[in-house]
Amino acid sequence: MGHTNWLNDEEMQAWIAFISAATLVDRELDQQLKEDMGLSHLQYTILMTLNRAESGALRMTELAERLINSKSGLTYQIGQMEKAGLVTRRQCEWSKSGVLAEITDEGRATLERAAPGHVEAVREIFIDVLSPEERKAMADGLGRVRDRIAERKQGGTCW
Amino acid sequence: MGHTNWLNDEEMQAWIAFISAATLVDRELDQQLKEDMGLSHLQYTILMTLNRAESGALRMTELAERLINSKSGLTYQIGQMEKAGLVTRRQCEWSKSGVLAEITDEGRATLERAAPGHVEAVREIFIDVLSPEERKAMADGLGRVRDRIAERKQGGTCW
DNA sequence: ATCTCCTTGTTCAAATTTGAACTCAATAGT
DNA sequence: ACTATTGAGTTCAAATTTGAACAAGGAGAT
Repeated sequence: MGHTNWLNDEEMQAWIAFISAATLVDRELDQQLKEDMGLSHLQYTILMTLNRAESGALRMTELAERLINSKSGLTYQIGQMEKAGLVTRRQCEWSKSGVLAEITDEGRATLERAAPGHVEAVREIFIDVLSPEERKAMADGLGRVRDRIAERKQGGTCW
Repeated sequence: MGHTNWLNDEEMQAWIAFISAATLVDRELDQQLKEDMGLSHLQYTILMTLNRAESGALRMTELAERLINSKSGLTYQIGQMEKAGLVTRRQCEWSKSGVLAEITDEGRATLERAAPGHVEAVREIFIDVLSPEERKAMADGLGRVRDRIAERKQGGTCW
């Protein structure tokens, strides 16, 4: 346990770029969606995720895990979106304690209207700014970063 | 203005990996710091930023910009940290309307105690998971992503 | 000096997020 | 069947974040 093993320049640049790009990108998309359609990035992602799921519905926990969101946070957001008519709550067929969040027709319509602008923004601030090689590095490297953290979450017995 | 120009698989993987890694990494560091030292990632970053600045002080606006945080959010956080004795507010010498946030000795001490664990965590979940080439791609590519967004902010005349 | 206009930082209410406590259903053990 | 554990969602209070409105200080023009 010597002293802090500080990041060197090369490492620091990668780290700082990652952290600040992440913050800026998220903020940017949030604004774009909010101005365009009055949706938060989280709400857009919820709609997208539900829309892709077969039958357009997912259990709350499943949804929370995919979105990397706390359970209570999801309860709140689904509540908001239900008020807005974008999703409905439905009881899970095979489990009385389960709840399904389901996208509504209005939800799908909203998503369709929001998608073009959103995807365009994603291209403009992220995809198009990167070379194919860099995109591959993102997919591979950051995919590994994500999986590593996700694993240790359930692994439980860390340390 | 045809229909949505969806991301293809290659693009989607890079995008998803980026977004989810960013969320997970931030969450992870926040937890690590909170458990270890009772600091949020934001608070750690504030201390770090002030510590590096000459004289250990920065103006509120300057600090907010570097941290990519809203002004009011920073006012709040500096308030919290002032209560905790980690920073002080001081009037800017050459401008009566300016306020300097300055790190205290206790702040520096806290930072020193927090740094080893934090840096270790950063290495473990990010740096060490990437190859040197991937880190270069992060620094270059994401650096460009960051700069682009930062530019358009002040550029004002987008489009 | 006076009148604007821009910048600083704060305040305030509202929206969101978090984590712990809680309810009720599902499951395992006896 | 009976009890203890675990799992799913919600509720609640507290912490944080956001954006708009605001007070005050500079800076420039007249």
